[in-house]
Amino acid sequence: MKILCVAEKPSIAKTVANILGGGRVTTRNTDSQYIKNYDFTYRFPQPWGEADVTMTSVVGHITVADFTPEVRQWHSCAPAQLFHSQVVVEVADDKKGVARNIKSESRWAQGLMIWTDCDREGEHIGMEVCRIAKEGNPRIIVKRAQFNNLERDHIRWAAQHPRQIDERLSDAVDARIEIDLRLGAAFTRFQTLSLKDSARKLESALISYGSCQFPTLGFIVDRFKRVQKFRPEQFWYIKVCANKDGIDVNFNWKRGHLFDRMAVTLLYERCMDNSSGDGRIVSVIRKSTSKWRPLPLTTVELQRRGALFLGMSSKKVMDIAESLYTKGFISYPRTETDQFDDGMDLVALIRKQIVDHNWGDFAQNLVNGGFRHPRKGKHNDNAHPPIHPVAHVSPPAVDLDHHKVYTLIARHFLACTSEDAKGESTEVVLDWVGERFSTTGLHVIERNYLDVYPYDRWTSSHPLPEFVQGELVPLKRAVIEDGTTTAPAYLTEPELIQLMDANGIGTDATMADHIETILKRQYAFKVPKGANGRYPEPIDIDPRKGAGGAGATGRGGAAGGRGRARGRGRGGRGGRGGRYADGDNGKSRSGDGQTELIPSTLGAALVEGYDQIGFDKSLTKPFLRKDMETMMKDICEGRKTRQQVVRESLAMYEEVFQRANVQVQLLRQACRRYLDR
DNA sequence: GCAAGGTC
Repeated sequence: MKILCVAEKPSIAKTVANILGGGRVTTRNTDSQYIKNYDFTYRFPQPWGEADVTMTSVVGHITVADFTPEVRQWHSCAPAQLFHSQVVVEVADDKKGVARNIKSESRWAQGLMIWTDCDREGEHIGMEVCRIAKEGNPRIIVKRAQFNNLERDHIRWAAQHPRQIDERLSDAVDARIEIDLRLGAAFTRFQTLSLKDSARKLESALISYGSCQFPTLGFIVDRFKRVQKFRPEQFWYIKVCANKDGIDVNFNWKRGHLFDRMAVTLLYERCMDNSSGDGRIVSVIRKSTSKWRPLPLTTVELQRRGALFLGMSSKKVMDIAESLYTKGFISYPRTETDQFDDGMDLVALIRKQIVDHNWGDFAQNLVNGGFRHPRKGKHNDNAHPPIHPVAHVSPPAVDLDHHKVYTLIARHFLACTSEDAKGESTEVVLDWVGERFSTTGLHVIERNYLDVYPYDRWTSSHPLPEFVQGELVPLKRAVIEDGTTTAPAYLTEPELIQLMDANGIGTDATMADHIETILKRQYAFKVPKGANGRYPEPIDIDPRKGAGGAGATGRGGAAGGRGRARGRGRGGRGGRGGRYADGDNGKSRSGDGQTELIPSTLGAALVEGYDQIGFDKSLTKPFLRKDMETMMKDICEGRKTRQQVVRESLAMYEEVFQRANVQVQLLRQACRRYLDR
């Protein structure tokens, strides 16, 4: 009896083989430089029983879908034809060795056990393996292991409780692949060919379209337009300053600020006319408060925090994380899971950090009893645990950038497993002839996780005097102040990642790639942060004008805020992208290298052109991916067949395509407007 | 010369 087991990636094959083989595993090389075969014996449940096992893996997807050679030539057919022309699935050029290994290993096997990740893409890879194995051995019996992590007991359990492979999940992925291919190729050719002669700069440009890259661009253009459209508004408010025990304390108006000067003046004068010169303390509320330690680290958060704290591009953070993983320093960096499994020995992982010069003492304290089980988030991809360090490393074993990313991951992990920061907050409310004002104070009592996580800030305010409820305090000052709303900032990379995540654009593993794609295609540029209102127009894609450089400030003229806000003049109408869940206000700190994303003339023209063509669902909006998600669920849960879904959605997209084709002059005009000035 | 998704 021989059984072939196939994992999605080499690291899993190795780990599972070691667990099931119990130390008696022999290793064989294969044609593929990445893949090894592991041989051992293992007793499966009936009907297989005791078996000689070969555990191996693939390296992600094995096959690719593409058009037949006749239509691969761009001018061989009209782009619309690509909605109907034949699509063939073949083993990818660089996966021939992988396929050969599966085929030859299955030849003498009675059973095939699929050990790919337990998600849709994993099920699809499992089916790819299945088909190739059957080419080598049509009678092979296929089973599938169900596992969510690599804990020994869990893997042993999975080996004993195989299930059937779920073809519906695989079908859903096939549908996605086909739709993405047809849509992407058809629109890419359409855009590129029909815009070629609308501006000189586009003569040799590749203007790609994709259901992820365009909505990503859409976010950047949306924000840019909000900044462009922004007009500063003046507002007024009352500010009082009370004095107690020789300490001046500013109180903020409960009404915030008003955009009506007369109203503020009336309220103020009514107070002044009736004021005795004192304010009354209405309430003093002391509360214990805490700042929560972060959730276990997911890929999206790693990219977001890497961009925010380290000032690196998300792409770079991911590339470095990938390399740290390959070298064995961190766990698998592509995960959506923000909860650690209860069975995991986290203290053993913490112990490995004790040797570190910077956070070793902190780790030691955790081991000595400071350990707290991490908070549990709401996500679990049932394939990988949160990102965590698995071995200690420090320079010069890795370079500086690698160490920065490793440090973030290690500190984040230690922060997760320690105690929340504890403090006491005080809110004092003051009444001045009927108008209410308040002030708050914070006293940090225990820093706890903050000691190992310098990226978070939480500091005590100036201590407030001991106010007592009901007491009268003299007002040192009561004045009307004014301020101006300031423009929202352009989109930053961490914000963009958050938007993509929230709208289902791309996956954790591909978001950074989509951002890179639209930069590479010159649909958008990175500019140094803090240029509010200095870019009244998109940046020209023509590199001779210094596109993307700090000097490319467009054409003067302040569409954005005239002058800085005075007083507490913040917020206003624009809104700054929202606060982060853990209280971070999104301001750059260590990330001096922080950049903002603004569209190029081409990017702005494309979005404007499609918007003018006027679909209720513009191609630059996130609906595409949401629809895709719905369709895939329909297939997975048996409501629709793959054929049904592909037919329906391609019919819809083809209609969109025809409409764009008919109104292509709107796209052309937008390009001329933006590009040939 | 096209997509997005795995993984290295």
